[in-house]
Amino acid sequence: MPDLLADLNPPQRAAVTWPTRHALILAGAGSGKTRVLTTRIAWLLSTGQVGPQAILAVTFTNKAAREMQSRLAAMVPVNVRGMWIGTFHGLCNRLLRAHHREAGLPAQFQILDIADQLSSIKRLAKNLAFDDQKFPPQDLLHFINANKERGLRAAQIDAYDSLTRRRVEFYAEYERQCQREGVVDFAELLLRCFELLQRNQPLREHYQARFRHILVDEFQDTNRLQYDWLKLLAGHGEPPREPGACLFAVGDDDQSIYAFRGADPGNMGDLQREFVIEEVIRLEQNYRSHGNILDAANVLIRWNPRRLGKNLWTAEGAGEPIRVFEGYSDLDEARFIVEEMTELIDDGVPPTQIALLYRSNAQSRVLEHELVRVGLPYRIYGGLRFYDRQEIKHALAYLRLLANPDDDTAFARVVNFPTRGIGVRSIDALQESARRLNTSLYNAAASLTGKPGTALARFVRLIETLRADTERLPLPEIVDHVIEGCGLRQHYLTEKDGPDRLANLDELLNAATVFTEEYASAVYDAALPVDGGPLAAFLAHASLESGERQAGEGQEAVQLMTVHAAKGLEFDVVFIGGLEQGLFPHENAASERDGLEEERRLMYVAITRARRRLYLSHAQTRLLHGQTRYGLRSSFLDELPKTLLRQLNPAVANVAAFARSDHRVAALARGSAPSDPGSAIADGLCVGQRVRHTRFGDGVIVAGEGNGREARVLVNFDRPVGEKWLLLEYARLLPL
DNA sequence: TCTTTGTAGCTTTTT
DNA sequence: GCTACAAAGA
Repeated sequence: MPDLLADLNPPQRAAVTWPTRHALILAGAGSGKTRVLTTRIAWLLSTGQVGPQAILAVTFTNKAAREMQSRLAAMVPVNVRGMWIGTFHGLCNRLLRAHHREAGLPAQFQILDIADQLSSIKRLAKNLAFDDQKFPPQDLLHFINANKERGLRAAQIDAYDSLTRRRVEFYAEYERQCQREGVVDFAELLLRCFELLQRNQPLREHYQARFRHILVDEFQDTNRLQYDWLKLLAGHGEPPREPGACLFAVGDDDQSIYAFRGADPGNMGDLQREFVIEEVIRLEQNYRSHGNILDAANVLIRWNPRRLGKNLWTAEGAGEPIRVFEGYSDLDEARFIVEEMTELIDDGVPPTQIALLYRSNAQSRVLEHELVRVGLPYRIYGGLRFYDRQEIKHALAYLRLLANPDDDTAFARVVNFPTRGIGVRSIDALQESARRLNTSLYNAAASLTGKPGTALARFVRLIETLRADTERLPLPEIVDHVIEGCGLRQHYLTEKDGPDRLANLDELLNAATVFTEEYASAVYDAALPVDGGPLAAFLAHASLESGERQAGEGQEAVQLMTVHAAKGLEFDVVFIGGLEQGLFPHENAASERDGLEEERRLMYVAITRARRRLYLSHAQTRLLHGQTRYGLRSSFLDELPKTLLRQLNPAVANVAAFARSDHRVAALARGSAPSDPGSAIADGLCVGQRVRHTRFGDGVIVAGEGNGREARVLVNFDRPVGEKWLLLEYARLLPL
C-alpha cells in the first residue's frame, strides 16, 4: 500500500487519502489528475475500505474510461472489467439494459447516434408536414437535446410563443416515435435513466446503498442532467437513512471548453455549495510544461472573472521564451510553421512530439497543402470515425433491423441499399400506410406482402430469412452472414472505393469477434441480469463508441488538430496558428453569453499542451469563405506579458501592439479587470454605445478597461476600419 | 436510378 | 472557396 502513495506530492496525497467525505479537486492542466483519480480508487480498495462493487467511476470519453481501467488494473489485483467504470452514457446504458422493463423499454432497445437522430427527426418532420424553412431539422434536434439535457420533457417546457409551442409539440411527437420504435438517443439514455431512478424508489435505494464512492472525471464538463443524476445516486437531498455515497469530483473550471454543448462549469461551484465542501484541494504543481509556458497560461486565464482560482507552478526552469510569428498571409504563416517543423525534426525532435493546433478545422487546409508540398508526413485528427463510415452504418442497420424490426431509421437506411428497385414513391406510400396503421415501416411493409412479387415484399422476405438463418448463431457469425446475405459485400465488390469498404466490413467482423470474447468473459456485472443478448449489446457498443477519429496512419507524422481535440494531450513542441481577432477568439463567440471567456479557456488549454516550446502565430491576411480578410492580431496575444514572448519577425506594426500588451497586463496587475458589457466606462460611455471618431468614423464600443489616464475602449468601427483600441485621454469620441 | 446542377452555409462536438 | 446536400434532368 505505501508504494501507492510514493511519489505523490502533498496535495495529490491529500486527495488520494481523503476521508470518506465529499471532495472537490481542482486539478490544473498536467497536474496528475488521472493519476490521482485512479490511485484514489486503488487506495480505497487496497486499504479494504470498500470492495470493487462499491465504486462508481464516471468519465466523459471511452478513452478516459479505458485509461482508468488499465491503470487501475496495474495497481491492484481486481477484475476491472466487472467494475462500474465508464462514461455517463455507457453506465446509463448498462443500467437501462438491466432494468429495461422498469424503464419502459424493450430488451432490444437501440441507441441512435446524432446522425440517426437527425434522420429520425427529418422523417418525422416530413410526416407531420413541418415546414423545414420555419423548422429546420437541425434546430428541432437542438431544441430536443437541449431540453433533455436540462432534464425537461415536452410537457414540462414553458412555451410563451407559437413557434416554441410548435417545437414542443414536435418534441412530444418525437418522444412518441422513439418509444414506438424502441430507440433512444444519447440524451434520452441519461434522462431515461435519471427518471427511472427518481421514480423507482427500491431501485434507487439499491444503487444508493451499493455505490459508496462516486468518482467523476472532468467534472467541469457535466451538464445539468448529469449533475442531477450524480446527486440522485449520491442520495443528495434525501433524508439520510444511512450516509449516502461520497462524491469525489475532479475538474478544472479553466479547462471548460464545452459550455457551447450544454456543459455547465457552474456545477463546480454548485457542488461545493450543495455538498458543503469546505476545503477544495488544488493540484497546482504542473509536471508538463516549462515555466514560461505556465506563466503565460496563468496570466492569460487571470483575465477571466468568476474563476475558482488556481495558479500552476513547476519545479522545472523557465525554459525558452514563447515564440511569436506574424505572417503577411495565411500562406506565409503556413510556410513559416512548416519550415520550423522541418528544422525541429532535423534537430532530432520526434515528429509525433510536434503538434499544430488551430481553432477551426477550416484552417488546416493551407497547412496541409504546405505540408504536402514539402513532403512532411502529418496526421490529422477529426476525420471520420470507424462506426460512422457508411458501409459500417449500413451493415449495422441490417443488424439493427434483425434485433428490432420497429427501428424505422435502420429500415429507411437499408431498404434500398444496395438498390433493389424501391424508390421514393414506394417509400412515401409505405410511410403513409405505416402512419395510418400507427406501426413501423417494417410492419407496414410486411402487411403488404400480399403481393409476393413486389420489391418490398422481397426485402421483407430477405430480412426474415436473415433473421431465421442467424437465430442460433454466435455474434461474429451473425455479422458475417448478414454482410454476405444482405448484398453489401457483393455491392462493394464493384464500387470504385470498394476495396477499402470491404476491408472495413472485415474490420467490423473483427470487432464483433473481439467484443464477443470480452462479453463472454463477464464484461458485465455478474449481479445484473443481461437482457437483450450479445447482439443488442454489440449494437449499443457500436453506437456509444464510434471509435478513434480516423487519421492518416503513420508513426512519424506531425500532429494536426483543433484545440478541442487536443484537450488532454501533450507535446514537446506546440504551434498555435491563426491567432487573429475573429478567428481565435472566434467572432461568433462574441455574441454568446460568456463566449469570450470560453474562447480564453480554449486558448489556455492550447497553451498548456506544450511541454518545452510554444509558437504563437498569426497572419495579416487570410483567405476565409473565399474572401481575403484582414485580421488584427488576437487580443489573447496582447494579454500575455511581453517579457515571456520573443517576436521572431519584428514587424513595425507590432510596436504599437506591444505597448498595448504591456498596458493591458499592467491594468490587470492593478486589479482593474476589463469591463463587462453594459457597464459604464467613463464620461457617459458604455459598452454597446455608438460613437463617432474624427478619423475613423462611426463605430460601437465593444469593450473598455483601465481608469483615469489609462482608460481606453475598444471600438468596432464601421466597414473598412474595424476594431481599434483608443485611449480616452487622446481620442475624442462623440457619443451618438 | 443515376448523374448533373444548383444553392446554402461556414466554430468547436467527449456520448 | 469548398463542401454537402437537395432538387431537377438523362
